[in-house]
Amino acid sequence: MAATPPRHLSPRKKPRQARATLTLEAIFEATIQVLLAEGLHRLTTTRVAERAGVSVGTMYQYFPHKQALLYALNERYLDTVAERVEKACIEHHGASTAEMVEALVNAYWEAKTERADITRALYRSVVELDNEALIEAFSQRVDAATSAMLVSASDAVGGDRRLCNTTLLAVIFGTVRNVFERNLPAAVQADIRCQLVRMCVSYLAAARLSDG
Amino acid sequence: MAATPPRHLSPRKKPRQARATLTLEAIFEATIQVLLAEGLHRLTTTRVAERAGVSVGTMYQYFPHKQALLYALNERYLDTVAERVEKACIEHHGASTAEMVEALVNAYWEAKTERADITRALYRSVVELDNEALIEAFSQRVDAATSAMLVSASDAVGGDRRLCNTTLLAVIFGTVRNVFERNLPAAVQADIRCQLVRMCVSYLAAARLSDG
DNA sequence: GCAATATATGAAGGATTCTTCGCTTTGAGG
DNA sequence: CCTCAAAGCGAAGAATCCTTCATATATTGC
Repeated sequence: MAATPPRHLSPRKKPRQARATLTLEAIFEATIQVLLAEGLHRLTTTRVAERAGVSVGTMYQYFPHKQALLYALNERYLDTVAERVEKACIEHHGASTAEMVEALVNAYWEAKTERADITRALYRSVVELDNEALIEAFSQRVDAATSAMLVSASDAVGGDRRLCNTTLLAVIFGTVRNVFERNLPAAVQADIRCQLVRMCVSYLAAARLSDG
Repeated sequence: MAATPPRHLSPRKKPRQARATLTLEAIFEATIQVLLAEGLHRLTTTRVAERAGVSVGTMYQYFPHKQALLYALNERYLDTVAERVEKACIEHHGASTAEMVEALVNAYWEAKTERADITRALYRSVVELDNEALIEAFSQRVDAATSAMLVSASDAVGGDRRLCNTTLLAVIFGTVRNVFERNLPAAVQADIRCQLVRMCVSYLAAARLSDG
């Protein structure tokens, strides 16, 4: 994802044996659980290790420090989200703009809400983490995928396509996060999601008319 | 704002003399500065006190603990933002939907970007702060203001007004935050802001046609 | 079975941080 | 000027936390 994870944040070594892979997995999972159950300020190397059923020393064999662990966790997460969005985009090449927007919103929304707990945990972990590069890489990856999809639309949009696309993503990403953090009732969430699709669709339609 | 700041987060006492007011102000300002210069994980009672030019003991005379300080800071901040949005809403009663949306986006955007540093600092401080109630109160306050404005529109929108309004706010709040955190170049920010207005306007127009 | 590696352990050092409390200084009212 | 309450001070106790390293165990390749 981020081609060059900043030196100081990159993992110490990769697992070479099977058990090491398991250990790593356990550590990641434990990190999420601690984050959820205790919050960021109680996310302690000791606590994570304990929950993962390993010793602290083991953790430090893979990560030079706590930050690196969180960084890796976010990297993994963003990677799966990006993959799902890319998949949805590819599957809708050549469709109508409306179908594309709906597919995009749904893919992103579902990737985020499917395991809402994790999403929330990671939104929290991100503070104080030098992950701007990570976010940027993610954004560009998704941007590329949606751009490619949109130009292939049967009713392709006119105007400034690049700006259109950037705006679309900023709005979708932002709205999802907002809805998330406010922890609105599921019904309201569903409603907003539906409205968000309509909003994006009408936006693109308007863009087509005025600039196209 | 939040009618009942949770007991454990409410300030210890209010200033009664002039110098105490100054001290409090200095503490708040110092908190922001430390947050900006050092980040959340280095936001220390000692550091804040030092920067404010007071002693740690003094801080604890007003706040029972660090969290309460951050809580109060956010409360103040959200209050000023809400005020500005309310003002803009009132000033545009009776206008056209398009004018309203533009005024709303501008008011919120400017309230956030005018001192972008503070906004960013507070976005960070919020983690690990039990401020859901605060956010909720803010949202409802703004919701009320914008609802009142929109129903007074010369070209009032039909359909589910409540949902429309909630969506609008989720989108605007979310987008602003997203743009913020990605720290995009000013030019791009301006472009997106403009597009956001267009998007909201076309959404409302579409809502008027289909459900009205 | 035997090196050579890869993994895992966890006590302990070193560094911070939060918060308190006994005491001092300042301001307000009479 | 005097007294009381408000405001301010900051060293020190108690609690964590991060990270290392010397040691121990497991795996692999041969």
